[in-house]
Amino acid sequence: MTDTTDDAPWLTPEQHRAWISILTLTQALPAALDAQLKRDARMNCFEYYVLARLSEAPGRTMRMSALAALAQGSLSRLSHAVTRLEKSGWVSRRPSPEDGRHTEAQLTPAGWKKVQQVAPGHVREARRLVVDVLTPTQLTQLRRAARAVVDAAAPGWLDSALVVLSNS
Amino acid sequence: MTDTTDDAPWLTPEQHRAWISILTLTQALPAALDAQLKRDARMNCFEYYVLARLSEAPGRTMRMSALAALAQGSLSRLSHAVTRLEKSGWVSRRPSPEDGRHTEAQLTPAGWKKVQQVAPGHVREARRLVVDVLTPTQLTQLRRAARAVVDAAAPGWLDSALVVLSNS
DNA sequence: CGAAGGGGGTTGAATGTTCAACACAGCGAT
DNA sequence: ATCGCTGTGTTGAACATTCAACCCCCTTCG
Repeated sequence: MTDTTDDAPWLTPEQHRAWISILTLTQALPAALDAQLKRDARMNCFEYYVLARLSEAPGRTMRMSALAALAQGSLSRLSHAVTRLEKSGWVSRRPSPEDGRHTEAQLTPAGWKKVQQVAPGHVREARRLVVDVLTPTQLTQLRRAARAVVDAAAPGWLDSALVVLSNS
Repeated sequence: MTDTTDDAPWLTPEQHRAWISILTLTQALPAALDAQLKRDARMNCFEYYVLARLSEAPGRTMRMSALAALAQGSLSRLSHAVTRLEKSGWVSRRPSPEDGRHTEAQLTPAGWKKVQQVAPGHVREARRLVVDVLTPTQLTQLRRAARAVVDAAAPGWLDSALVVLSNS
């Protein structure tokens, strides 16, 4: 692959190194987060973020579609995930009273307790893997670079994930 | 999650923004790469990297375990993937003549042709999503930050992926 | 030699995600 | 009223990955 394609110019060595490093990041980081959550809480990262987002919502309740946007997954993926979370007793689901087309997912008391239990370990992992291994300057640089890439790959996606920060 | 855990201190707003941006990156970038490859070549990113790594190997042949390390996947994952690639006629598999315990995977002529076809599009996507949206300085910063995170999350992993660069 | 052990690789079951089809509530037009 | 139409959400099948069990070949040691 290195020098076999001359029409579409290949990457310089530095670009290639960067590319590989970034790709490896996108594999290693989610894997590590999933591993920690699976080990300590028997759930995967997506399920945790569903609970976390719900825990921040008013009444700990959200419509499925809004939750899907915030947790960055398809509606189908969310529906399957909520089915599992419902079976664990952490979330309950019911048609919206105002608009029967919508479904509202609500965090149960057990789910709220679970989030509180699990969050510290997750934050600790976030620190251990990212925040603590970078200088504040590096962290900001990384944020800016990540934003640029995300905007190219999935425009608007990051904004829907960052909405929640406006009320913190 | 924002202010519910006081024992394990939560992240500052800037740290939180960075964290979300990075997480979004780890989701959006692989998704975009997979989408491009699926659309243009009917294969996923992992399968493409298997072919690409094979194409760089002497004799376009590698032992399964070495290939797994280079492509950053488990042996089982690789075995399943190679089964699919074999069905497509792009890879062939046979026990190693020297040591019957090993299996050697070899790129077929059709596989070689396929890689040459697909590589330009993949590189183009790498440029479009990453290389072209960052300044050279940002790219280097991103590489360094990614390396630090990967070293924390999966020590040694990045090195095995970068081996190939020594002969370019 | 022959048996035990270890490492490489494969396999099938379980789990999770995607994709396409479907069900259903509300809305708007006739 | 009723007939579509649209958008929300669910479901089951197909697919990919993980996990654990297993097979086989080589090595080593009795």
